[in-house]
Amino acid sequence: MKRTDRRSDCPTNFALQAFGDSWSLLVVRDLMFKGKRSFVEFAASDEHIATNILTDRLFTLRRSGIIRRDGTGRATRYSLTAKGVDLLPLMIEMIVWAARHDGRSAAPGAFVRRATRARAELLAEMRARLVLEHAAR
Amino acid sequence: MKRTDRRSDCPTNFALQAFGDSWSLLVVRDLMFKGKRSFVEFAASDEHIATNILTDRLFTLRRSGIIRRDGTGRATRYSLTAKGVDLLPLMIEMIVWAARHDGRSAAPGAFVRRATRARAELLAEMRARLVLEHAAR
DNA sequence: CTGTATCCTTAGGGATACTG
DNA sequence: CAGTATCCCTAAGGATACAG
Repeated sequence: MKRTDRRSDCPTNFALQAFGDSWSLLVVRDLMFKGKRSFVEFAASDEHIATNILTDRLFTLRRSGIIRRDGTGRATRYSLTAKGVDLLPLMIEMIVWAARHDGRSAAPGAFVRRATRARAELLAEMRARLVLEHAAR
Repeated sequence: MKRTDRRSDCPTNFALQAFGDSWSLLVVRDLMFKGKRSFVEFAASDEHIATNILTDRLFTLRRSGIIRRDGTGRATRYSLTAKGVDLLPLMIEMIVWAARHDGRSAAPGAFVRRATRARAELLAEMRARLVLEHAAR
């Protein structure tokens, strides 16, 4: 069963069907934070995605409506659709989480600190509930 | 190159190394929102993860420090560590995104609506920048 | 119940060459 | 430059049986 064939009405599963692999969100990151727009720019990222895989992911991300393609030939450029831009909160939370738990990361920058405060109250409540739930057992 | 072998200092890549596959976050979802704690409960989810894959994911999630295992034999129970609970914001953003873009989803509930408002101001600013950036080209 | 182990098939992916 | 195509190997995963 392919990842994209797995059916359930769960929103988590829906999201994972769209980008639940180890390459798609790296392309989104390049578009969202690194200003990359072209095939070679994506291929040149530190993670060294193979060109056949890159072709495939650009296609599936387009099919999911997360990115679009403009131009043709060597003028081809990719960009985020509104649906892709809507991934911004998720990307920020990934970065916040990684910055907090990756020992190799530098100290969190102003960007991460601000993002962390912005939704602090809402999450503190739910987090406390989850933690207490564990402690109670 | 395995997902978990791919090296770069990017926090996005760090996060994808920990849970950038199509099954790990479903286990986190089951622990976080569905109150599931045992092997069979995870295996019984709608997405029907195979038991060998489940064994592997429980192991890698433990190795990543996202979940812990308590008890032994048929008393074995899994739960989220603090590091796992810290994935809550990310999970919420996944759900918010999916609820907005999955046509099959029901109308967003109070949970999603509240989560959506909580970090609205911060993100509106960055989102506007990304959208304008595209429009300008 | 909680896993392991095995068998087998398919998807993912690296390397490289090639085309428009 | 922007991809495709091919080769080939490995990892992912499904089915099932089995063990503690």
